[in-house]
Amino acid sequence: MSDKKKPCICENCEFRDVVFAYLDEKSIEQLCEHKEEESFRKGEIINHEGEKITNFKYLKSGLVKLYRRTLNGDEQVITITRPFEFVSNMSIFSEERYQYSVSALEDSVVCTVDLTFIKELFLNNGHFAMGLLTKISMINDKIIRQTLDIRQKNLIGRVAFVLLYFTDDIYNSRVFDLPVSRKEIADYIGMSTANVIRTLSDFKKEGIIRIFGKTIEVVDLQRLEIISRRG
Amino acid sequence: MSDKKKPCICENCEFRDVVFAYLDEKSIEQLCEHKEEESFRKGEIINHEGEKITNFKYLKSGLVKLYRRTLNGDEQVITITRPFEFVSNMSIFSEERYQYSVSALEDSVVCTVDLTFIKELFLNNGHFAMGLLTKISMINDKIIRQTLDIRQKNLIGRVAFVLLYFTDDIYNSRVFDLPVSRKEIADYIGMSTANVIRTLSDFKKEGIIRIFGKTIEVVDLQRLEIISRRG
DNA sequence: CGCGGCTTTGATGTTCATCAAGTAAAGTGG
DNA sequence: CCACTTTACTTGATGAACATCAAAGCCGCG
Repeated sequence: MSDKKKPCICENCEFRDVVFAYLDEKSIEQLCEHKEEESFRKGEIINHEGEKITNFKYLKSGLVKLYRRTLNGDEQVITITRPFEFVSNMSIFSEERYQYSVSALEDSVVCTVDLTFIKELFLNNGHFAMGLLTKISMINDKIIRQTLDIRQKNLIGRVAFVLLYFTDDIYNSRVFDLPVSRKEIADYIGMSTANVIRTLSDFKKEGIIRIFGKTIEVVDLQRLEIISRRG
Repeated sequence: MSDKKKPCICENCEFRDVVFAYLDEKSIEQLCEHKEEESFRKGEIINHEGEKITNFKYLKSGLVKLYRRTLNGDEQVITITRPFEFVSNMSIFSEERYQYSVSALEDSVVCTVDLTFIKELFLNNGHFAMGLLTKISMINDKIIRQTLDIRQKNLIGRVAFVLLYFTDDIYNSRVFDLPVSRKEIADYIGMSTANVIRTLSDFKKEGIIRIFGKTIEVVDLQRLEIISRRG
């Protein structure tokens, strides 16, 4: 029974500032003991719609999509998001089961903490509770705002919106590899796959973007912004 | 300075079970001192998009709509909701200003509590915090689910959905007075006013509903459900 | 190298918004 | 309370936006 104690790496986790800022050393150590890191390869499912929620999960690295399946069997993509933006499913406190599925668009690392431990923390540490509520509210707000924004746009405005989302929010670069298929974009903005492709082709013809397979280069950012706003 | 103390009516408020279940007598009394009831007539604005959030508000009675104004100047209705479903704006902890406007669709009574007082309660009472988070999560979940549900439907499915929403969720009756204009329905489901009216007329012609001005009677509930699901 | 999935493009039809013109209903001021 | 104004509602006709279908090209993978 010598030195089984793992070093507390949570102490220096970049995620600490996001929701665990107000934990003292002892809590952080306990957190470390209750957590586990899981790796997911591109395409793997992290949470499954309908499954029981037993853990509090957050994304340490990678990229994921939140989605659900409709009665007709097709996918509705709710949002695509990076680390720190995404803290587990949003309904961990209000629902017993996952409302939506989450899958990895890129290789991802997820930190998993026992949910009852998080709930205890929440009950006993007001500042932690406040931080968590704020974070969850922000995530929900962002999803709702995004959905409303998309809804008011027409086809080309929506495609422009998605391209800008990847450029500005996800990759912060005008050149990037699309982490999703054309169909997934269609499922995200609520349009048909064929028309998403057609619009991308149109943008290419007009010199707004360049396409090399999955790689996209935004040439005329301003024009894209105008199209997105007008749409 | 004799007996200025108001009797604590919050003690028996029906709303107590919703978010204030875990407060002891003393806190309830304090709550009572920090709260104020406001009445709003049909059509009046309760919260204004962009205004600073200084109070925690919840609906005691009436009916309200949550909406925002797009850049083009038209309205997007986010949700329509009854008491107990609606606890202030959802972003009281994550935002400094209201993201959306709220207005009364029927005469409504709103209970207003100083926000800093609520924050103190939140920090010092874990169970209250948990209850509040759960409630806020539920509201957000409902909005997101509703938006996704509407998005996947076509025009007639959406109109059927709205009618069912009023029948089942809002009025719990197959006969009800529409609390919104045709245009507001259109802004809610993201369609043109003319087509909403047309669809209602079609439903009438097919004997699914009866219309007397603002009064609607759902005759064939089953059929409406089928249309809503298919849509 | 051949198979299956993703992508692309064109042709076609449906769905839906827009426009216009008219009717009903609801305020408003004398 | 009535004439007047305004706002909401209704219906038809038209065209634009978008989905669907089909066929062909591309690419990765066994």
